[in-house]
Amino acid sequence: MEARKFSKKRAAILEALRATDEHPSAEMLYAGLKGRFPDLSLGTVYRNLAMFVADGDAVIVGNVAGQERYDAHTAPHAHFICSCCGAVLDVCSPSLSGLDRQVELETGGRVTARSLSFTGKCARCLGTDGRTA
Amino acid sequence: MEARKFSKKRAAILEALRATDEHPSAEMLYAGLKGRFPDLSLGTVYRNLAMFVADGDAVIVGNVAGQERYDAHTAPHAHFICSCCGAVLDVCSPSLSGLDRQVELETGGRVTARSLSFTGKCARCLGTDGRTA
DNA sequence: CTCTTTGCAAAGAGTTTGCAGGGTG
DNA sequence: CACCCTGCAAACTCTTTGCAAAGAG
Repeated sequence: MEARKFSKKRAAILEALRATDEHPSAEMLYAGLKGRFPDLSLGTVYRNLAMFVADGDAVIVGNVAGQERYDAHTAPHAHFICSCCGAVLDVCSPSLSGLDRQVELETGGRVTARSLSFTGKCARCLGTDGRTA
Repeated sequence: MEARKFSKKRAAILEALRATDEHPSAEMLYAGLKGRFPDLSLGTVYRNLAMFVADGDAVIVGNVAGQERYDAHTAPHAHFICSCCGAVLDVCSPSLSGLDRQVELETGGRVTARSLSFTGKCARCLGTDGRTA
């Protein structure tokens, strides 16, 4: 589609996304890179994230507290979202791809992706505020 | 928490949400009710939807094309989201609640909700544009 | 009469986009 | 040198909020 040229910023953004497991939002990445790239722009982060998703190098995990969360770990897996602190953790999910066929039969559609997420309170928040479990 | 008083508008909104299976967004509900309630305000729809969710009378299914989708069918079930037309269909999901324990053991957290959704192309869109399957 | 709900419109938050200048091949 | 990428800031979209008036109990 579009010729993609190398870019130091893009490389850094993807690297940062790959180096973390907290499924950062655009702003989180921006904040983390701002130190090394003082002239980095939020718009650039958004633009590059969109490219990663388009190229299959990243995936949108979901929307937590109004912000999209990204993940460079594109192999299908489930997530645990803490409603308390907004943390997003990876979960070793059962094989969901086996359900695709079932869903296709039921809906008559064609499944191209699936997303399984659990919401609750993470261990850290349980410890901090255990009573509210 | 707050004393909830009866309101014709609120009743109508909840009724509309319960009467449909298309998992409407706030705007969809607004558009559908505007006829019967010409003086209805979008803000009111949002406010009441938030109340439904708080009261457990509705659930946010997910964010499709930037808009939150609501469902008055609160029993846990999966959804099929058409990336083509934005339709959201119910899917008779396998019992996911059994996985809660597994996830809790793995993360050390506590699961309070789960969401399973499949993305793809619905039957209608497949028919209209079959080649791109 | 008291307290909740509503309309309207402005405010907010997150994300996208246009343009001119800088980087890459 | 041609074209992609970036910073900046304005524009956009969806959602939330404040306030005075209307409705419910």
